[in-house]
Amino acid sequence: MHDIRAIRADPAAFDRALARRGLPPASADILAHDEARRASLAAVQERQARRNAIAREIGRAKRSGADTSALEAEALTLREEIAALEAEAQAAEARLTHALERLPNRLDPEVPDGPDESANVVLHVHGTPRPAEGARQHFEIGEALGLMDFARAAKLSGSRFAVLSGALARLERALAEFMLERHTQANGYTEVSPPLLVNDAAMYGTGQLPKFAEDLFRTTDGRWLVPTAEVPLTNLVAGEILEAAALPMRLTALTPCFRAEAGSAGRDVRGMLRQHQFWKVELVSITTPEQSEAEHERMTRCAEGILTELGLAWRRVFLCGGDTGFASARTYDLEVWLPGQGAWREISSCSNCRDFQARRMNARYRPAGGKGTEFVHTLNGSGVAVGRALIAVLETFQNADGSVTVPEVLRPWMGGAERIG
RNA sequence: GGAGAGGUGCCGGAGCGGUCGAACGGGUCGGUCUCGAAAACCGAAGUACGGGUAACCGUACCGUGGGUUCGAAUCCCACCCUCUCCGCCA
Repeated sequence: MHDIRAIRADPAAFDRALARRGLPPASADILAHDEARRASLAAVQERQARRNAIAREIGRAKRSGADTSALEAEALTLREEIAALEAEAQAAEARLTHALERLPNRLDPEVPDGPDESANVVLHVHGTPRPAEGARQHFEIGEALGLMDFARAAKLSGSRFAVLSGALARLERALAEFMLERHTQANGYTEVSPPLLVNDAAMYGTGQLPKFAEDLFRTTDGRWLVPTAEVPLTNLVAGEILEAAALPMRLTALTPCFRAEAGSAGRDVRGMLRQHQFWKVELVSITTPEQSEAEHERMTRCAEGILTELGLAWRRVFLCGGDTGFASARTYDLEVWLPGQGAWREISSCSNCRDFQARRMNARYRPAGGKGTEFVHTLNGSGVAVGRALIAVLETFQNADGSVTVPEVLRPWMGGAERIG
């Protein structure tokens, strides 16, 4: 959500920021609603003050037995005026909110310009990509091992699901535990086991609603399946006023993620790269505005560390304006090299949302020594997507005989096994 | 799911429909006292919106949303949540 005061102060800057997202100017419309709202609000408050004064006077008069009929008559007309003006104010406020809540966050000035992913900027490459020649794709490897089954998954659930069994099921769990271990023991994150079904308010807070409902699964009782643990973790502080000493808060969670994948029909249909359900270890930080930029770098490095330790080739990509997500001001994607596919594919996305989500969910803190409250900054990043890590491990460490070498860091969770198959 | 009780400020806990943004107690912060501390005493302190350069003024907020009333923390309705008992259940 945007700060209406900032828009008032510099509408042109606001429109320029929208243009970087490829969106038309909106400030004129917004400011018109804002002015209408403030005008009726002032009128309402003026009459409320008068009404309160009259009510007090009637109270006094009644006790002294005086006649109050004239006062009551005036109050009655005031009541009608207030009701009408209040309706106006609410309508204007609703129009204002409707306009504001659909606009994406302002981009950091450093975000590269560009309409889509083709304009993203590669900042850093780590490791040597294994040549694609002769490399098989993860589903070929998994199916040949008899440990990855899409036909049976389709029988149970339809397309975009997978069944893993035996060593692959264990590998998936090993990856997740390895990640959690690093983030909780080395990186200072607190593990959380959150609800996976959340209400409208939570989805609104992180920005999935109202615009992106079609990407979500909804339960019959009106709740939503979380598309990422970012939603429950970030909303943990919704509506709260935190002490500055409590910041930064660093939270991590291993959860399934559910995504409807509407609009991606036909994309990545083979294998388990794009599923309706996948596991992910998420990182969320709640910080002060002063801390958030450094925290963003720190978080990204925590995610990178996982890929490095696994021995995967990865690169950090600075998303351009057109590719940066709705709630984010600045996003780094981590892409892992998939030899089987011969392509870099997203495995993590680390975003600094600044105060955008905090405003939506009204999450604040008390600055040390200062007065009043400020909105916190929220950040989230995958640390990392477990399913895609599994794919990368299979494709990177596949052997000519069809087996897969288990990365050393995972062996403690694999009963010491050095290879699968 | 059924029956009952309840949701008030940082916490506990009052609150005949009018003088309640809210008694009282605790905690917190500042001060007095003290070599220092404790105790005691005095004082301060909610959040948001609107107006104003500012001091400040106004409005709203006692789970949420409606309603009754000249006036609602207080009355009525719906919903949400918590607790107790019963049923069901991993």
